[in-house]
Amino acid sequence: MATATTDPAPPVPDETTARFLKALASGARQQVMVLFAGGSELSVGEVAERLAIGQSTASQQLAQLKDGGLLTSRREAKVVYYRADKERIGAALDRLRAFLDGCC
Amino acid sequence: MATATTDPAPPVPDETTARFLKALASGARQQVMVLFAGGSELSVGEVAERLAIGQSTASQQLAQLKDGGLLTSRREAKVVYYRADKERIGAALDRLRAFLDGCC
DNA sequence: AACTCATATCGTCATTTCGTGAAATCGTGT
DNA sequence: ACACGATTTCACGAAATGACGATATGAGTT
Repeated sequence: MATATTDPAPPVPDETTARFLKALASGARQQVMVLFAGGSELSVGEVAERLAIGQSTASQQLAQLKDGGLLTSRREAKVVYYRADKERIGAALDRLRAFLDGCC
Repeated sequence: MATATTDPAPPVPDETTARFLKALASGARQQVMVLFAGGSELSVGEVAERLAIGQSTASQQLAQLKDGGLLTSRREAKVVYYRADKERIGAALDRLRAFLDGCC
């Protein structure tokens, strides 16, 4: 075996954490996230309307946030509802803190 | 006054947190950060050499990480030493968590 | 003051990201 | 099967980012 107990800290953030950071490192996507405060559930169209952006733009931002582990999606009939993924967000923050603990 | 006690959570991450995220949302800069594990102190030239990148590139990455609150710099004679800024990193993580708490 | 070393800044180019409209896809109802 | 409404995917130009070499600045030495 390579390592016995707990790895001190990965040499670089894993893919999942890296995508989490990239997803959040955008003012536009940060604004998207605030729409989901309080556990609200919004469709792609609603997000597009509230932020006054194109629907395809909203779809792509939401997809990236979902890929980054910040949102989950649920399909009801034709409309797709997005919602903040509390669990994965917490996990990502923990991994981020673990990585940074290894750096200072 | 506008708000009395504690703001529940800013509508969008403040400038400082946004810069923190942008600084960290880059594989190259993540690799830079791991060099500072264990509190090591490195000069610009050492960083450039260890990562096999140009000197000006290293200088710019370090500047951006410093701007994002991840590093501090200290000048000794001609050489500038960078080091992880444990305190500001912790503060940034706390602000990030506070912002995300407002989103889920 | 002239010289040298380490770092920072500038100008440039290649790559990536962002936002948009057009077209394709998916799920539903007729 | 067809049509529809909502979303996703695609292709494109515009803007931001990343890396480099060349040049400028800062600090110390002779």
